[in-house]
Amino acid sequence: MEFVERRSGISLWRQIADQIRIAISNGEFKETNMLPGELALAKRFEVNRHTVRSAIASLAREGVVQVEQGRGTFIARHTRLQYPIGRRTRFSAGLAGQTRTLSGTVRESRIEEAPVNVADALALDAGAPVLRLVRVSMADGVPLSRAISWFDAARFPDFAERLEKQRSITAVLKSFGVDDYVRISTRISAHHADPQTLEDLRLSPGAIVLRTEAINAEVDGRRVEYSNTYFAADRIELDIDHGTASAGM
Amino acid sequence: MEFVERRSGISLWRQIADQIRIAISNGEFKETNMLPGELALAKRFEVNRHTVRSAIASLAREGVVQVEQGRGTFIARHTRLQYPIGRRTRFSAGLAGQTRTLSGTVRESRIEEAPVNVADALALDAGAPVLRLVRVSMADGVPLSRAISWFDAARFPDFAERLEKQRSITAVLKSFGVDDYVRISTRISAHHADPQTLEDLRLSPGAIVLRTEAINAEVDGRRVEYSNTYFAADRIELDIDHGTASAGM
DNA sequence: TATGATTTGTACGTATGTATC
DNA sequence: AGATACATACGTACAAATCAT
Repeated sequence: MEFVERRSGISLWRQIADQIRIAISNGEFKETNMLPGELALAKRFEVNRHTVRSAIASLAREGVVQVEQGRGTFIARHTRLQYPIGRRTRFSAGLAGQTRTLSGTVRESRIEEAPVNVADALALDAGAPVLRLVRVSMADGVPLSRAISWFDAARFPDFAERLEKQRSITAVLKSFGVDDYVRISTRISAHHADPQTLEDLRLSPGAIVLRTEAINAEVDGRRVEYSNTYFAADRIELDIDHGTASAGM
Repeated sequence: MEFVERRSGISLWRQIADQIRIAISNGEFKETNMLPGELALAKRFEVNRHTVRSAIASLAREGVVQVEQGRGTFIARHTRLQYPIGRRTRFSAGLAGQTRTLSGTVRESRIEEAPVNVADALALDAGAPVLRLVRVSMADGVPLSRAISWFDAARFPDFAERLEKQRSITAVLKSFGVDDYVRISTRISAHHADPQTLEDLRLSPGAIVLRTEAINAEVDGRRVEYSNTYFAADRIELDIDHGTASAGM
């Protein structure tokens, strides 16, 4: 007996779909790997069976469940990828072993004048030329994240060109003589996805993104990268690395 | 000219409200501290003025904006609280200085048999008696978070009674001889709020919560607390502390 | 003080989507 | 599948409040 709210601007089938999604990710049905019957769900949410059917149909469209006539509704996937965040955060290495394939494509790349927040983060003067890079990552054919990064264009002149030939940001930075860099700041928040992110991550309206706002710097403190990354929240969770028990020794 | 999707299970006014919320938190209107007029917004989202009015009405109910006839619609709050997360995460201390008042109330408190995930986190045997505590925190009269914590009931027998007299978890633990404890693990994810959390945090359906799943332990490694905390995502962001630049020395 | 321009508030009618029975 | 009720969305018109001139 759970609650759905009418006149909330969100249709009942949508609220029920969201709650079933939550229940799945909480592992509620992992013993049988299938949902209860439509009548049982209708009773649980106190709605008509047809409303539950609409909810399940939308989950099936998303690929969260698979419906088989006469047998039941089966859960397709129920675990999130784990993305480790620490002083030594590296995108590909962090997800290694959790996916079969992992790729990244550059969506936009242009030089612009640094807005104040970017200039602050990179310790540049506002208006200084910076490279703005938008990349979308895919794991096993499904979009995972949309990242907007900024780099000092004066220090890394042909960054974009080099990225076409190299595999990763880390490799390109190395070619510029940046042998090592560490995460010095990460802020995490959650939002409804904006329209552009919805499209790039193939999400439907109302979907959630986890946003990380991060600064990477060399060990001497020189700022290297400022990034805003939007992760599809139902596909990933962030695992914070607090360092060793002996306080970083 | 932005996009709203029809027949998506989320009403247009709701999608528009969400997008305006995003725009506000991106600082889009911070020069004037007010929204564009209803007609301008209707043009931007390509909907009727009444649809925009519904969106604004819901934002006004939430306290995000204030409407004044003949003058315009003003933004009430546009910054999120910053909650620092590091090895030494403490709830009250972390938000000190950002709010006028900060309080926490216990919603539930009972002994139960540890489910497997709780037993794992506290390094107990499954089924061992644990204290399950649900607390809701409020900042300046607005709910911030709902936290479910588990403690070893054998080691901390009258924890709940002591908490009624003490101010904080830290104080109660101290009374049990736990002089210090550190965060050894934090996992962060984002979800649609479940019905109970919606109610406790006074959110409307479709609202987002940031979830932190955390383990606190003494410096010798003995587990002290396992917690799942749900933060109202539009009221807070998490600020990860990566330790000192010299790698913890 | 008066007037017009701009902004939000209210009212009516119609069409379509959602949910129940 | 058909009937009913209510929510959502659009269109139009006008009222009320605010502000600049």
